[in-house]
Amino acid sequence: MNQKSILIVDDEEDIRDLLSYNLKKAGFNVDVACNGKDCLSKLKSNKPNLILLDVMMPEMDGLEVCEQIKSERTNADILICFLTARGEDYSQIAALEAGGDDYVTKPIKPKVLLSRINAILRRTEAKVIPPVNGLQINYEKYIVYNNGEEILLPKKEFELLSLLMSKPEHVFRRNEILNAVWGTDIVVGDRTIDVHIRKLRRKLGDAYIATIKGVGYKYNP
Amino acid sequence: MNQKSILIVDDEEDIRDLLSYNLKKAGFNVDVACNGKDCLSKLKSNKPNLILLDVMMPEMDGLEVCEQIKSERTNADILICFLTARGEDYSQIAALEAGGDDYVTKPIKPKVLLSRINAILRRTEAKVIPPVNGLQINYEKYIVYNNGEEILLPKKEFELLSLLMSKPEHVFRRNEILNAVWGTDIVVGDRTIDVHIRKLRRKLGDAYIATIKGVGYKYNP
DNA sequence: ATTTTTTTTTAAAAAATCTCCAAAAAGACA
DNA sequence: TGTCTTTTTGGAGATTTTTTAAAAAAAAAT
Repeated sequence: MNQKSILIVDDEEDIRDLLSYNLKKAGFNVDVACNGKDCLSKLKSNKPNLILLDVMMPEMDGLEVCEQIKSERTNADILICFLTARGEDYSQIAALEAGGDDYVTKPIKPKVLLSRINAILRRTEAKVIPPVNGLQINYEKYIVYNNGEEILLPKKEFELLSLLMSKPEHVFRRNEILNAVWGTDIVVGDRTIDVHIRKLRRKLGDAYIATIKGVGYKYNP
Repeated sequence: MNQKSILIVDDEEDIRDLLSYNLKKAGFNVDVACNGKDCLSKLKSNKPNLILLDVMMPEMDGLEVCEQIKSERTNADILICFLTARGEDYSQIAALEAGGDDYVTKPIKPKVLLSRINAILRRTEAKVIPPVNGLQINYEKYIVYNNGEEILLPKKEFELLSLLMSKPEHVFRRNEILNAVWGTDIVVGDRTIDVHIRKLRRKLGDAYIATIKGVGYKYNP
């Protein structure tokens, strides 16, 4: 079992220490930050599995920090759990709207916090299961599942497939595809699309992508 | 746009109120029930488009309610979205097996819930489209439906049919057709149109396209 | 009723477009 | 730098679509 990492963000040293102590004892990999700025800069070098984020902090409050974090696509899979003072219940709603995954009210009871954290982490582990049947695309992980089987695609193929799958059954004409995947200012030969389509068909089977001769391609679920 | 109706089933009043408030604000027609029995009885008089169903409820839990609902043939088109408490991930699987269409974990984030609901409703709306009787053309998918049957046409035939169908009963003279489908600067022989018409008639039946001798063709619905 | 014109129907040629292959070019990584 | 992967290219072959040509049928005109 690989160790989960948690980043604690709180302006009060007492709380940081308390949480840090308990979480380390529970086997987590712990890092701390004392304000929003600090938190954001730490994220650049190291992405934790979960962030414990105090709502009430000077300068930048927790909600703002959360929004900044979530605005980065690469941070989409970081879980955020707010620490809120009791009574300020309006903030609970606001906090969750800001993209948080859970919240714990202060004063914090280590036991409660731990079970809460485990619940959150477990939930995301459960989320990994979903691949059902048919084709499923996971933009975050850059992976495609074909009947549950993981398939790794190189960039261009992945983007091409993403495009087609973004509108099932919709016929994308070659031009649209070129613009969307290659961009407007890059010129590539005529065979390029075909070859990528062929590679996709090789890897996924012929059933998913249909060609409309003289027009383009489309994805059938 | 007709208003979609949603039935909220939860034993906690707070949650009923929260959801009710948000969904009404979003333009839905909302009704509430506080337990499974209540829910089932409300269904008899009024079928909503979607039911938000709490899993954890005293007496009859959500899964059981769901099964009862789905056991009625007439309820097959009601969508069910479960509300589950975080962590009880086993229930997620069970919930979907019981015939649910989706689930949302508590605590509920109104924004997330809304986008989820919209996604579910949209999914089924797409399903409702399947063409009725007569001829129907779908430019996006590049497909023609003849009494619901999908028919794939090659480019020129598709464009020719599109043209004719764009003005039912209007007689397009051969020149118009040539200009619209082939363009002004391409010259093709006189028989070309006829042959395409014939192919269309073969695939769709003779009833739809009438010829006006010496003038052109027209489409009759 | 016969001729003329126009359309339908077939079959086959021609053209267009895609698939497939193999290899070159470009890019990533150590 | 050299190796490995990804991306792009160009051409041969295959397939499909489009067009042509010619005969048969239908409608209109004389």
